[in-house]
Amino acid sequence: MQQNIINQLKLIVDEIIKESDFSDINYKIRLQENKDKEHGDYASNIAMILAKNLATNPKNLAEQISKDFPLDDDILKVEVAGPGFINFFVSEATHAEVLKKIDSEKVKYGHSKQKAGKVLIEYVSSNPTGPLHVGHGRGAIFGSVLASLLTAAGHEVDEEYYVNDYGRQMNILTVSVWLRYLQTSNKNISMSALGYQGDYIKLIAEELFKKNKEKYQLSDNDQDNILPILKEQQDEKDIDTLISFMQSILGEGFFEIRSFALDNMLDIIKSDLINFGVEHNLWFFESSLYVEEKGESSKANKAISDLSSNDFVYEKDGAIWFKSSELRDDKDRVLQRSNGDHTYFSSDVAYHLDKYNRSYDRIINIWGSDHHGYLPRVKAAMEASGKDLNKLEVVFIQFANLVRNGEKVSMSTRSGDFITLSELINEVTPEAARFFYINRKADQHLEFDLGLAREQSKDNPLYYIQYAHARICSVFNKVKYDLEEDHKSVNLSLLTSEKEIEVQKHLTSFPSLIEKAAKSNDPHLICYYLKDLASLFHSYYNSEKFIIEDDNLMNARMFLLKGIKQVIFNGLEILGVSSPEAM
RNA sequence: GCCCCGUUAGCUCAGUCGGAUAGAGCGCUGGAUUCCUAAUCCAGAGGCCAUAGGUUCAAAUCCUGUACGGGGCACCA
Repeated sequence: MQQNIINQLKLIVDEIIKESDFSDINYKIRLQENKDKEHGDYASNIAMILAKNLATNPKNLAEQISKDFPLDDDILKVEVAGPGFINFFVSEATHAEVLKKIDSEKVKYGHSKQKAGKVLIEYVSSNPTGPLHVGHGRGAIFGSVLASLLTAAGHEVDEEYYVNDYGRQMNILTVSVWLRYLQTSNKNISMSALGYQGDYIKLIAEELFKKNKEKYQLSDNDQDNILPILKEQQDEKDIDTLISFMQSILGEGFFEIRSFALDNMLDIIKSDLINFGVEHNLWFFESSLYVEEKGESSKANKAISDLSSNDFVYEKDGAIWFKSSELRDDKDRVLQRSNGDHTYFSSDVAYHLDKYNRSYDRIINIWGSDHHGYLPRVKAAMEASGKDLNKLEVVFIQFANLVRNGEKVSMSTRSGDFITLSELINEVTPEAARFFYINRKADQHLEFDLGLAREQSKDNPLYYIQYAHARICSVFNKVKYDLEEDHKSVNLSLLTSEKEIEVQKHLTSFPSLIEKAAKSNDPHLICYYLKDLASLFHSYYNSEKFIIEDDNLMNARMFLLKGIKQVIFNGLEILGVSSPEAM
């Protein structure tokens, strides 16, 4: 219906422009839904936009357009109002079209039929040196909901986790596991104050011992050497001494333990994510950027030579620098340190080039908002390599504060006083956590009220929505309504009450809501849409009886409820939340 | 110092490709259940959309300045 009006308007406006002294006027017609029904169902502001171009005033132009607008059984009245709005009044029957559409498209209603290109979403990508904590939760949910949202919008989506398995922190993880391993049989060994302290390290060490028994134990002589090193663990560089020592006595064993620790850490992270309903289909390892195959140089080195062939690289103080300051960054950045090590940034340049080379139409990074200062240098590197910056989108996720009993839960990673994601899920249920994390705009601070998320009451918006679905199912149960049956004979022209029309209009807007949310990476809009839909339903439910004598009217209302139920289901599906049949 | 994000009802927040009278939930006041799930609904009170300018027929929405709050400015990852 809306599209019909837009098409018709376009015909008329084109004609007016053709007859005028002006040409080459670019315009786009948008139809807005009116809040106030005094103004009709839809309105167009096209006359106000074009008045100036056509050297006339908006009211006259609006009159001219509306005078030519053909009326029929669906479009009952067109009138000019206010400063030059053109208001359209459509027949009640047209609103019911959407119910048939929903009924035929089912779970696909709201999904785009057009292909919208390939997208890569990289998210979470937390260092594999500890379990996920609540700080990662918001990004995890955001990424996974955005993935299903974009899928609904017609994109082909890959979800990727970038594993930092190359740098120094992996060595610290390795040495931490080893010390815990030694402790199982050697009381003299103490944990380094600079290592990872969490209990998960002990669990990995126990596994290591089960699998390999005494393989990595110390000789008496080694023990005499390690004790003084362990005593002296205060400065950052002290743990490097320990790492070197471990490498010198274990040789290949060091790498065996490292890879064992990494595999175990990833298992922990993956299982936390899966419990949360988050699943990546791609895992990209930073270390793969440093593999040299068949005499070819590594991707990391290729990245540097890419930049330097475009004259964006120079050497200073023994290090290799990227001239990012020439491309809107604050200063130049080091790619390779004077000791020969690549920086994290260097990996990231190579990683992003790799993403580009995999030919996606959109490359989306989900980053914590504390990384926003990092974006200019990455963009600079891509620009210097001749990549299209429009393809790269970064969504910054603000921190979430946990609130329990009205008080902020204090957290600091340093003291180890953080709440892990699995603890959160134990406290509130994965679904509640998903909903509360996604219920706010990403770049806004969020207060996550643990008590509320756990509460099964009207205060909890998730239950409010799910309850609407369950209520509909309950009505269907009572009347033994057959959802599978073909309801072709239903007479939808009976749905004429104010509330019935309002809810049908809301159902009609679902596809454009999906499209809009997908375009701007704003999955939270779905939450608000569903709350509104649930609210319209509950209000309707309280104002009408559904199980009534009049079979025709009852069937029409059942068909409407069926549509509402389907859209709630489709919306919650994107959020990764269930639609219970009974509560 | 420089850069990013924010500031909307008592609280938590939507709304920002400019549109007619700025919304929701909570909280507050009052009401609805012999009847399909009251985990619900209905009504009321509550706003200089931080602030000062600018652009426009039209600004919470776009531009500039200011104040306040959060974050970021490594040969760390």
